[in-house]
Amino acid sequence: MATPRARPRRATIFDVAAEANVSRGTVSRMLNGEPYVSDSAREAIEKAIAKVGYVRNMAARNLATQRSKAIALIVHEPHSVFLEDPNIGAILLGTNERLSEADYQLVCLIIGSDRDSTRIAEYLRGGFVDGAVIVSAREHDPIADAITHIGLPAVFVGHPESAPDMPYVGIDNRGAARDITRELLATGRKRVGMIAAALDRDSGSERLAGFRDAMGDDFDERLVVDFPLYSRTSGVEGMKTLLERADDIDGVFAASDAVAAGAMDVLRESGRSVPGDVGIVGFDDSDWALRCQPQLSTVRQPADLLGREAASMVLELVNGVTPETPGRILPTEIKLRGSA
Amino acid sequence: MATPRARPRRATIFDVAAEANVSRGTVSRMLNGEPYVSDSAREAIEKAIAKVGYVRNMAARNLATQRSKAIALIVHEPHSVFLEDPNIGAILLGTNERLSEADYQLVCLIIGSDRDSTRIAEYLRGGFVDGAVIVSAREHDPIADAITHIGLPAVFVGHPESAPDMPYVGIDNRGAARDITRELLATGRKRVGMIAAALDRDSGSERLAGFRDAMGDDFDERLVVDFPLYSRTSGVEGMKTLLERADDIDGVFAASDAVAAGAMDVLRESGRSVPGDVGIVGFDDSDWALRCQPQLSTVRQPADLLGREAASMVLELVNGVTPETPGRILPTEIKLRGSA
DNA sequence: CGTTTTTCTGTGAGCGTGCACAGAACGTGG
DNA sequence: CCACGTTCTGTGCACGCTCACAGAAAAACG
Repeated sequence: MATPRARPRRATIFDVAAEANVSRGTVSRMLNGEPYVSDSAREAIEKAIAKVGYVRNMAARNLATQRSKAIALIVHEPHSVFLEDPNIGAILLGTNERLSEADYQLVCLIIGSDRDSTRIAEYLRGGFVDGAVIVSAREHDPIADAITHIGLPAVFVGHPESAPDMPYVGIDNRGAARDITRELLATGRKRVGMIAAALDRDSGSERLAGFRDAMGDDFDERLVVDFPLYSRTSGVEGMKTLLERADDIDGVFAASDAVAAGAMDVLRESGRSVPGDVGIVGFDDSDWALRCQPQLSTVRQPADLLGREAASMVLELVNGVTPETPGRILPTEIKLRGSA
Repeated sequence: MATPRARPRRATIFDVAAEANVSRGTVSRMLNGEPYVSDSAREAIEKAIAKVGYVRNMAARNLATQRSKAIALIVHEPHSVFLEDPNIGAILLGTNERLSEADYQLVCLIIGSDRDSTRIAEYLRGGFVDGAVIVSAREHDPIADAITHIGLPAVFVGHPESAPDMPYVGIDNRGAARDITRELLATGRKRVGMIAAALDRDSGSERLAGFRDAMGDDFDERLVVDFPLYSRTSGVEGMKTLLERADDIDGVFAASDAVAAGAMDVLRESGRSVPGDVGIVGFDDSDWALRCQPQLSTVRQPADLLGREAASMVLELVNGVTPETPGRILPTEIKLRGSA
C-alpha cells in the first residue's frame, strides 16, 4: 500500500504551459473556454494536458474565483423520516442530476438533531457552497433564518410562511388536498376524517386547509388528528384514534401515502374492508401507494422535478439572474386507484 | 434582493490579526489548536473573531494544506434502486454522521448512467475529496478501477472480487444466506427455490452461494432465477417464473426484502398462503420486512453501522493510518417473524 | 506601406491560508 | 549580570489558479 502520503505531485498549469510552449495565461484561457486562443496553441495545450495528465486543482480555482462550484442540499428531518419518505430521495436525485449537468457538486447536509443546526450554519458561512436547496424546512427553521441572514443564494422546496420572500418551488398542496378529498366525498362517504401530519410545515398545514375547504360545513374537528411526522406510524396511531372517536367513520384522507399505509393496516386488523367499509386517499404517489392492498388513490407530486427546478433556480441566483417570479408551482395529478 | 454579487467582503485572518493586535501567524496557530499561544493573545483573538465575524476560508485552507476535508460517497445504482433500497439511505446516514463528527463533509456522487462514470472519475482526480466510500460496486466497476488507479484512499462497502486488496467493510453474506435458508428448511419445506439478484455484485453472488451451501444435494438449478436489481419488480417476475417451473414450490429465499415483498404479492394473487403453502425469507431487515403480511423472516444487516465503519476507515487512511486488517466484517442477525 | 483595428500572448498581482524559520520575550541557574 | 533553555511571536514563501493589463503579432484598411 506504499506510504500513504506518497501520492506524486500533481501536474499544474505550469507543467502544461511548459510542455506546450505557451504561458499559463493561455492555458488558463483555453481551460475556461475563453475566446482569443489560436488553434495552434489550443492543439498544443490539449496534447500537453493529455501527456502530463493534468486536472484542475479546484481549491486553487475556488480561491481565485471566490466560488466553490458546490451547492448544499439541506435536509432537516430525523433520520427515520429521511429513510422512509421517498420524496426526499427523489428530490435529492433531481437536484443532483441538474447540478451535475451544470458541473456543480451536491453537498449533502443532513440535520438530524438540533445540535447540528449551529454547526451547519457555521459551515454555510464558510464559503464551502455557493448556494443551497432547502428541503422540508419548518416554520421559523433556524437554518432557514441563518441563510437569509447570511445572504446565501437559496431556494426552498416548499414555501414556509416564515420565509415569504425567499425563492421557492412547490406544489399547490391546498388545492390538491381539496381535490383528492372531493374525490373521496364523491364516492358517497358521510363521515370523513383526516390524519394530518407535519403541521409545522407548509405542506402539512396546507393539506389540512385543503381538506377543510372540501369538507365545508361537514368539517368536524373531532375527526382530525395530527402527528409530527409523515410516517407509517403516524397513520397507525392516527387511525386507531379516529376509530375510537367514531367507529362509523367511512372515509379518511391521509396526509401522505406512508400515513395512509399505516391507516390501512389498522383498518384491516379491525376487520374493515377498503374501500368497502372505509375509503382512503393519500398524498405523494410514492412507492407506498402501489404497495397497498388495494392500491392507493392519491395525489401525484413530481418530487424529482421539484429537485431539478430548485437546482435550476439556485444556479440562476448564483449567476446573478434574478428570477422573474419569486416561486414556481409545479402541477400535481390525481391518481385514482382502488382505495376509494 | 439587492445586487446579487454584492455580498460584502468576508473577514480574513488579517482582519482578525489587526483587530487583536497580533500577527497572522499567531491567529493561524490559535485556529489550528497549536501550542505556544499566550493566554492574552488567545483571548484577544477570540474577541476579534467574534467582532469581525470571521470564518475560515476553506478554499484557501485546502490549497495550502493540499486536502479538502471532504469525502465522496459513491453510489453506483440506477435511480429507481437508490430510492427503493433502504440500505443505501442508511449507509448514507451512517457515513454522514461519522464524517460530521470528524468535521469532514460528505459529497454525494450518484452514478445513474454509465455516461456519468467518466465524469466522476475526472472529478475524483480533481482533489475535491480526500477519500471515498464506495457503495454497491459491481465487479470490475470502472469507478472502482479508476480509484485504485488514482491511489485515492477508499473503502468499499462490500467486497468485490475484482478489487481484492482494497479495504472494505461488509457482512458475511454467504454465511447469513446459508443460515436463513436453513431456517426455512427447518420448517419442513421440500421444494425450495431462490430469487437471486445482482449477481454482478459480491452481495448477490455470495447470497446465492450461501443458498447453495444450505441446500446441499437438494440444490436444483431450475429453482433459481436471477435478476439484475434488488427490487420489488424482480420479486414479482421471479416468483411468477418459479411458479411456472414448479407449482409445488413450498419455500423461497429472496435475495432482499424488497424482492421478497414482490414475491409475496404474487403468491397471494395466485391464491397461495404464506407461510401455510409457501414459506418465504428475505434479506436486509428493512422497512419492507415489517410491511409484509405476514411480516418477513429475514437477516438483519446493520446498514447504518456499515456506513459509519466505512467512514471511520477512510478517515484513518486519509490520516496515514494503515488499518490492521484489510477488511471488517460486521455481524448479522436472523430475525424470525411470521413468513416462514 | 503606414496606420488602425483585431486577435492573440505573456506577466504581475492577488485570492486566504499553513508552515518553517528567525528572532523576541521571559524565566532560571550559575 | 551573563548564558541558556523555553515559550511565544512576526515574516516570507508557497499552494495553483484567475484576472487585468500591456504588449506582440496578425489582419484590415486607406
